[in-house]
Amino acid sequence: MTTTLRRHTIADVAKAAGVSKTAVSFAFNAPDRLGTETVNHIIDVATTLGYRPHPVASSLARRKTGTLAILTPQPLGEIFENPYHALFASGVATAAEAAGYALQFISPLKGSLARAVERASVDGIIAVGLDPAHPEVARIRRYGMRIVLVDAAASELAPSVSIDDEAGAHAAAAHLVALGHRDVLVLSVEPPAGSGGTPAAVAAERMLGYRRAFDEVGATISDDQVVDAPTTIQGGHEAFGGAWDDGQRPTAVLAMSDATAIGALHATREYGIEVPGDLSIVGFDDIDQASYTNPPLTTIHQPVRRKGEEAVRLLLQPTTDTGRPEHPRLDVRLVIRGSTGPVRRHDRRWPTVDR
Amino acid sequence: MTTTLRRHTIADVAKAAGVSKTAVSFAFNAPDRLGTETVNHIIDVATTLGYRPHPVASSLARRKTGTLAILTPQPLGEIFENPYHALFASGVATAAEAAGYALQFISPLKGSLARAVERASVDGIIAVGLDPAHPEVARIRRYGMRIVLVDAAASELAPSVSIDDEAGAHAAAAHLVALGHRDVLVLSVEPPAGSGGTPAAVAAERMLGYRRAFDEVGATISDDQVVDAPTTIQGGHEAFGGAWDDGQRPTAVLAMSDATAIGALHATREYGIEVPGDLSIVGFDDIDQASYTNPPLTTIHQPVRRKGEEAVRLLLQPTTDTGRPEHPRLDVRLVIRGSTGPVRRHDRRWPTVDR
DNA sequence: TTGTAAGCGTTATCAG
DNA sequence: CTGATAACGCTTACAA
Repeated sequence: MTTTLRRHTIADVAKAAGVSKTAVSFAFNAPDRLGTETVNHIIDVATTLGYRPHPVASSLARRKTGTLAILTPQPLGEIFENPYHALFASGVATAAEAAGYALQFISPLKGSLARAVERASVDGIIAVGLDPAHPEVARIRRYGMRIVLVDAAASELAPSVSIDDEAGAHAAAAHLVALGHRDVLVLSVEPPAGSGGTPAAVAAERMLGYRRAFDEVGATISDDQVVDAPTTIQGGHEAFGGAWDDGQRPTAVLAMSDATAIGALHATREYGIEVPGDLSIVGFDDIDQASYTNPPLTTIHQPVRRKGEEAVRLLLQPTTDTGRPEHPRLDVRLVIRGSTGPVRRHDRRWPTVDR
Repeated sequence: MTTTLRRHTIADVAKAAGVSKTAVSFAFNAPDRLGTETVNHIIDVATTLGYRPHPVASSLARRKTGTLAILTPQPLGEIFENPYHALFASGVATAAEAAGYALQFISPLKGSLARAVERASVDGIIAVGLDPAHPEVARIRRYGMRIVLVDAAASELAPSVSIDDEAGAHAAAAHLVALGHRDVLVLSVEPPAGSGGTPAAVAAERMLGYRRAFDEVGATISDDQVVDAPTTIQGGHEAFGGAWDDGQRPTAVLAMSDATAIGALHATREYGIEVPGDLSIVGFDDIDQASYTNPPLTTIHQPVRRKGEEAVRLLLQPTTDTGRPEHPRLDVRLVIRGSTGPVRRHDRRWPTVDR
């Protein structure tokens, strides 16, 4: 029979050690304010009693939890399995650990982000892919928690950290254009769930960059050359396959994420398409996997881990009462690997698809 | 100038609504005990005031936090970037979300797991790869938190969920043996940091399984055919390369994780080794990436996501006062893909390594 | 159905 | 250097 014995409290320790509660508290949190003797004695008694300061009570009294959170509008299952998010979380976690903070995740609870936010005992929130105008942003601030936005448009409402999406996309497309490609398929990212189809800020920016590169040589990307896909390998696989089956015959693919790019790469095998001989592919993000594909993926590198660290810095830095929220923008760069090459001069005759 | 205005408390709402604190509390937590009228009124007042019940105060009074944690002895950065752990976390997260729990991560704080555990305000902990005899396990229980062990030996000290490592490993090795392989290189996993070289329970079990399969045909695996490697692609790459450079010429590789198997696979390209023509490789875990390699990886599938869900179930289930802690063991199975084949009859003459 | 009052376990203020 | 005592903000018997 397991007797659930009452946890020892600070009072128990105080009594057992023959001191006041205050002394015990000091022994743990401000040992310098006590005699070395007393401290040792108190700690001894505490450990033999198996006592630890109750973290919740402590948080209440201190008015801080020592925890910060990553908030995402998607369910956590999706987040952890997405290499981009994993990389980002890794950066956040490293910086949080270094600063002595615990890390928690917030995602919709029973479908409601609001409910999840309400119940969160954290000092600050790093929101990924949340629009500054989203009602939760205002609520979080009203609740007195700090917030930093990631992969969102810069705004007065909250600090944010992002990358130069337009420039990155432009570099990707310009690389293709320079290789002679004019006929491209864009694998965009799905608009966020509750947005009614409005593309995420990130997707919009990247589209701008792609278009600018084509404009510069008098070429264009028509709307039916742009298809949305879930940011997964499978999503990219199916999106590319769908476009190909519909009769599209691009000479290159511009994917807004490495995951979809890798998916497209796998799809090419099914169709007997050679990369980069028949088709060039360029991704975005430069996740670890990108250098392990066959051929290795040409992509836009962004410092994902550092993005996470930067977000923590912004969240934890003393309030910049200088006025405006900061909006650091990290650099990106084109990484040319094996999945891109010059466009074929003469059309290859593709096997007819039977549908 | 940002005036940090005091958060509204339950008392404010009570006063503004002209009711008692109790009524406000009920309006949020037990609306049935109040008149519909009153509830609506209170909620109205609360929302216009921007009030939410303070989660920490609430936790203190309720004596539960509504949060559970995944604990790992490794730094979080490593965890998130490891596909196996990511998959596991995904399972845990999904189950936790469904049960209305928030998810937090605990990892050594300033090098000390103990410190991190002390500060954790969670109701329960899922510890991955922690030995039942590890002092933290006892401490966690003494603190009154529940705990479930994952990838650890079964013991009286705590419930656990695991897989049949020995059987899985045996299946992997038997597959190779059946293909005629006798000369194998085992890529084991590094012993945990503070263990003084004692292999993790999981590694020991798997080694047993490998050996049994070889024993069955009168073959053996000598100690120098076993090398440790960090559980990463790079780790596998380097471990295989090191062994090859040392002059080992196995016809097959038994890797204790897909990550190291994939690393070995990449290394083969550098050496001009053909898989599976010259060398067979079999992994362990069956992470998503395993089906996307070239050739696709033969491996042991384990239900990683379900392992996470099962851990949550064990953690949250009403105390089974029937006596002993449960130790569910999930099934594994061999998945034959493209990285394994029959052993070559005649030795290929490997190019001499220049070192 | 609603209100009163006693915890929950710390920390922090302010005398001694 | 040490010790009462008042917060911290909510929940929950117990009463009314």
